[in-house]
Amino acid sequence: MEFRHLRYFLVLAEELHFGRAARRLAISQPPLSLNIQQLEASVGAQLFVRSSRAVQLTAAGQAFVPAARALLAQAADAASLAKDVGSGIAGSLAIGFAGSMLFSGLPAIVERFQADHPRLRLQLRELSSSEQLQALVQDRLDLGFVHTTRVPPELSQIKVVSQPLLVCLPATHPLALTSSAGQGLALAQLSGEPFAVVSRAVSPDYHEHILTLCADAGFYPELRHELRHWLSVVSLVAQGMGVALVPAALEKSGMTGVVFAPLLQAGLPYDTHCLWKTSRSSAALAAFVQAVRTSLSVPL
Amino acid sequence: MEFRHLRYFLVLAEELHFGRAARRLAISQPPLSLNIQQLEASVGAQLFVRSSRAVQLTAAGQAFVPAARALLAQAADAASLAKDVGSGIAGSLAIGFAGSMLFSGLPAIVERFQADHPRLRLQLRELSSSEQLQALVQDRLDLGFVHTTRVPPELSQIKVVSQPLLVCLPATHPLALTSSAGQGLALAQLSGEPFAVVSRAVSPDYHEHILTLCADAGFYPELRHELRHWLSVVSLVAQGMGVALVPAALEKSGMTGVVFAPLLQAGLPYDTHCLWKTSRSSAALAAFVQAVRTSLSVPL
DNA sequence: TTGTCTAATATCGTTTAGCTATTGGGCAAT
DNA sequence: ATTGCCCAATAGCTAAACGATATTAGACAA
Repeated sequence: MEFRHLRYFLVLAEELHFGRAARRLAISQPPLSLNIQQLEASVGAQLFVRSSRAVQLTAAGQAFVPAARALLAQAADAASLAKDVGSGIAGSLAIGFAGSMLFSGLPAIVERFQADHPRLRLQLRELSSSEQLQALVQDRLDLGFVHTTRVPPELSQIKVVSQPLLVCLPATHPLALTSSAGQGLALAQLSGEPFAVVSRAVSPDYHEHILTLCADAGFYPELRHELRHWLSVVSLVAQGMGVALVPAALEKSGMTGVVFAPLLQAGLPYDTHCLWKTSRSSAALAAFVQAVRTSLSVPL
Repeated sequence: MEFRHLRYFLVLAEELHFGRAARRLAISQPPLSLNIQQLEASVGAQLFVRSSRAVQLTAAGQAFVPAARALLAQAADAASLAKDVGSGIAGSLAIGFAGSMLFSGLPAIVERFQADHPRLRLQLRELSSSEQLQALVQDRLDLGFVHTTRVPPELSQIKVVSQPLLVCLPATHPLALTSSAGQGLALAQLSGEPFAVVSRAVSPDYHEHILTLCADAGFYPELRHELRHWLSVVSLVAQGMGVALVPAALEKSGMTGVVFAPLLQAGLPYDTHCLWKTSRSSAALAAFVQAVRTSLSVPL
């Protein structure tokens, strides 16, 4: 069975006349007869009853009409889908992100991108930075928003957000009540406080970052609580169980019972990078990277 | 796009190696390369990334894999469906029947036939005899069970049921109470009774039949009530509003309040014919006709 | 019976599908 | 760096297929 057979069959099924059908198909009558015979042979059933006076569909032919139509339509659809996926109009992108990106513009980027690319399915997956790196290398993720500076060489990157770390204190904390909090705190003032941090497994870079900052400030922090998520860290602080150094984005998380204060000596900023495998050259991915770039130059 | 392209594409998408794929396809490597190029050209997107070291699916190619699979499967399904319809295993039959056939074996025939031909959809339509004749000639019906002896010449027929007419009386009717009812009544005893009949439009043959019988018995019946359905006739009799001559099958209708009595001089039997257009040569129809014939020689 | 209409068959030319041989481009081992 | 090897692409050729023209065969109407 060939697509040509199906096209010829459908026209003949409409015209019920070999001569007219052949004319519509811009071929001569004999090859049409032959093609229909071939189709009947490959299907294994007679599709038309021919007399020298009239041509009629058999029951098998009638059953075959919608199937043939569906096949041709589906072939066209398959081709146009593949073409659209090739050109980045359709398809799907698996995008990983560290939880804090929810407060650093990811929703806006995604929403704007979806409006421009309605047929691209975006699958968002909240993952730790290390999980994302692994998934990116293994091609289980198209793109990720990650807190890491150590990046495998096969990945490309854009710095998306660079934010200072803020001190996060319970609203009831003595330091939160002094006027100095509004103007910034010296990190050394936190010496001896119990720290809540995101666990090392989830964000190793953050750990180093904290330890470096504290070492520079002349003390070694007591890392009492380890959480798996930034929001958990803030929640725990809100309940008075410790203090924390958190990315500034968390200020917009809307949690109550906490106070955020800048550091007097701002250390290294806490960066978020957008990463993807360089060798992965899909048009959809390129379009999304472009959207990320645009969102940097044209913020909301 | 040709089916060959799809077959080649799917094997290459599995092997990801032109040489191995070509071997599996029992062709040499160059034509496989060529076919893939042709497919890509007709789709309008690159489906594979070739390096001299590795072959990989592009995003478009990945999207095309399930579509290609579906196309090939659907083509096979379409062919096998058409073949099955051609051989009478699958398809559908529109079957008309006069209401009384519900009590003359139609359910048994249909049930047995369905058990043997589970993929044949039987559409049963209760229609008057004249409606069926029209529908059969116009090809809106494949086969009908009809009370008519006047049959257009292009229809074939089998006599399915030949049943006497019975007198149908209200259970409270004086004639029903006499012992003579059990042994049969003379038609002349009904002279003067109000008759309930099926309307002429629905069953003209029945009308003539009644009038002939009564004329032979020496009276002209008072056709007071005209109903559109045999069950309506019996219901009306059950409510004491008249008497009727009805096919014996109605005795099995299970209606209460009526008494059936044979006629002493049995007139012409009331026949039911199975009709179909002779020129309509579908395997499913032939199988059903065969089932009807079988049900005649092997009754339940 | 003849004339006309229609699908099937016969025969031929052109296109195309596939084969063999070869080229060209990477990666790996030396 | 160089050589060797692997793999896909290209070139050139043969054979099969597809389609065109001419013709035949069958059915209905005049």
